[in-house]
Amino acid sequence: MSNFTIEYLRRLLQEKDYKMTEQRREILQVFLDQPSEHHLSAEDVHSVLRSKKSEIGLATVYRSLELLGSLGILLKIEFGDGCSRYELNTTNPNSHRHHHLICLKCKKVIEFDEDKLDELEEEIAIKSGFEIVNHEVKFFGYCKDCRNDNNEY
Amino acid sequence: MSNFTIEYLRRLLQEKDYKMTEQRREILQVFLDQPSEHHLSAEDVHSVLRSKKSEIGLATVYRSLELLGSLGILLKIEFGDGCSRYELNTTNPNSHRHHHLICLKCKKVIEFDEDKLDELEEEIAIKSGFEIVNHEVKFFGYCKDCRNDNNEY
DNA sequence: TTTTCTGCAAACGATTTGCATACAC
DNA sequence: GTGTATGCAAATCGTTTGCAGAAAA
Repeated sequence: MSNFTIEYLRRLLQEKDYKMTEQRREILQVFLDQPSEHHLSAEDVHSVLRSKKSEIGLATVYRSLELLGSLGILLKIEFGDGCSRYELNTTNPNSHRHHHLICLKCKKVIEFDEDKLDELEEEIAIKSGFEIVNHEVKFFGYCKDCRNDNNEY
Repeated sequence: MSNFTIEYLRRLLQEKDYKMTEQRREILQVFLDQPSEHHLSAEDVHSVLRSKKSEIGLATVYRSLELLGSLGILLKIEFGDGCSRYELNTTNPNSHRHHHLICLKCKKVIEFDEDKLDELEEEIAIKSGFEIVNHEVKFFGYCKDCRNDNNEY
C-alpha cells in the first residue's frame, strides 16, 4: 500500500528546488494507476503515456524515472531482461521489502511479501561492519504452473 | 574453493560436443588466476588477455563467458554498474551461495559467506508453490571504511 | 573432411547527452 | 525574467550477429 500522491511529489520537488511539471506528474500517475506488481520499463511508461495523448519524449521518461528514484518514490530493479524496471517504493521503516520470484521457464515475476532477513542483516553488520540500508533478493526457479508441466528447461 | 580445472572444462565440453579451444582455456584460466572475489566483465577479461599477448576478440569473450555460464562453471551477476560480470561458481549441493554487499559510496563489492535463506526458501515453497533453484541477494549500504567517513551520499 | 569456432566489423537496443525551445516559478 | 525541463536527434556503450577464414575433432 503506497502513500505517495501527486501532492507528496510536489512537496518533495519543492524541497529540492526541482519543478513540478506535467510530465513528472503523468509518470507518477502511471505507477499509481497500475497494480503494484507491475514492473515498468522506460519504454513501458513511454508507450502507456503516448497511448493516451501525451506528447512526452522517451528521454524525459528516462530522466524522470531517475529523478523519482532519487527522491525515493520509485525503486529501480533489474530482472536481467535487458532493461531497467521501476516499481513504487513501498518500503518504510516498518515494512520490509518484498522479494521477487523469477520463473526460469515462463519468465513471470511473482512478488513474495515475507522478508525474514533481519537476522541475516544483523549478522552481516556484526561480522563485517557493513551498514545495510536496503536489499534486493531474487529467487530463480519454477512457478506453480511451470512445475506441473514437465520440466524442460 | 573451486574445483574447476582445465581438465574438467575439457571433459564438460566433450560431453556436449563443444570443442576445447585455446580461447576457452585462456578465459577459464583468467578466473582461476584471480582471487575469487573478483567479478570480471567481458571487457575486463578481454583486456587481461590482450595485455598478455593473446589475440582474442571481444566477441569471443562474450560467447565464451556465456558458454562457461551455461556449463555451470561461471555465474553471471549484475551489480547495476552497466555491465554483466562473472565469477567462478563455487556453489555445490552442500554449500550455499555467498551474498554481495555493495557499498553505495565507494562502490566496493564485498562477499559475505553465510547464507541463512533455507527457512525463507521453505516458506516460499509452501506458500507460493514456487520451486527455487537459485537465488541472488544483494545488500546495499555503507562499508566499514565509508561509515567512518561522514556519510555524504 | 566436416563442423564448430574465431575475429572482425557492422548491427542492435537501451540509455545518455547536446542543444535550442518551452515552461515553471 | 531566470533557470530548469523538455523533445528531438545524435551519440554512446555494452552486447549480439553475419560472415569468411581458421582450427578442432
